Amino acid sequence: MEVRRDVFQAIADPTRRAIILLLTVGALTPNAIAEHFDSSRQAVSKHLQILTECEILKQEQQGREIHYHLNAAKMQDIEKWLEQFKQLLAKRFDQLDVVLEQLKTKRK
Amino acid sequence: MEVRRDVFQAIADPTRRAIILLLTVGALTPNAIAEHFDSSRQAVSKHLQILTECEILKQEQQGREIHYHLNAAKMQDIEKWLEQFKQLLAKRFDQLDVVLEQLKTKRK
DNA sequence: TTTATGTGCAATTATTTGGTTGCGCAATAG
DNA sequence: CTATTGCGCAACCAAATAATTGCACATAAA
Repeated sequence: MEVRRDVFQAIADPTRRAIILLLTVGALTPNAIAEHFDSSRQAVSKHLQILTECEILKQEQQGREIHYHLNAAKMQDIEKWLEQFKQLLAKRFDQLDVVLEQLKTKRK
Repeated sequence: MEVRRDVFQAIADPTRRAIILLLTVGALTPNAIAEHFDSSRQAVSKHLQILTECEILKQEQQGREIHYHLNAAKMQDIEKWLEQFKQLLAKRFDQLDVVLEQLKTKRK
C-alpha cells in the first residue's frame, strides 16, 4: 500500500470498481459505502483512500461526516489510453488496407 | 501470480499496457517484445502469460517461434465497464435536471 | 458532561505481485 | 550429429497489496 497510484491500478480491484459505480448516484459516507460490501469499514476506508489519492474521489467534510464523491473527469485517463489503443489499431488496419491495395494493383 | 485473471488486473501493470500498445502493430515473438523493455525475457514472458490467460493475447506457434498477437475484442471488456459507468453518471445528471426543473417550476 | 457515533491511522499478517536465475526441451542451423 | 536458438517452467525472493484489529480523536446526541 505504498507506491503505485494511478487510475489503472485503482480500477484493478473489483471492490473499488463497485465503489466507483456506487458513487455515480451521489456522494456517500464511508459507513454508508461499507454497508454495500462484505468487507469491514476499515477495509473500505482503505479503498477510499486509494481512490482519493489517485483523484478518482474527492472528500468533503461535513461535521463529523466525510462525503466521498466522484471526480468523474479522472476516469478520462482510462478512456484516453483506450483511445490511443484504438487509434494505433486503426493505423494498423490502414496499413493492412495499403497492403491489400498493393496486391490489387499488382494483380491487374 | 496465481489466481486473479481479468482484463482490469491485466492492464494495471504499465509494462503490460506497453506490450498491448506494441502489439497493435502486429504479432511479435517474446524475444522481440523483450527487446523493447529493460526487463528480462522471462519477466516479459510472465506478462505475456498473464495477458494470454485473460485472453488479451493469443499465441500462434510457428516452428520454434511463438507469435503473440492481440485479441482486440477482449479490450471491449474495459470499454463496456466504462460505458456502464458513463451511463450511470448520465442517469444521475438526468435526476439533477429533474431537480433543477422542479426548482424552476416552484420559483414562478 | 457523559455517551455514542463517524472516521482516520498504525501495526500486523497472509497473499499476490513482479522479477531473477537456472533448467530442460524442441526446432533450426552448421 | 552437434551447437545454437527460442521458449516455457519451476524455484525463489523482495516488495506491494488487501484485510483485520485496536486505537485515538473529534463531533454530535443524551
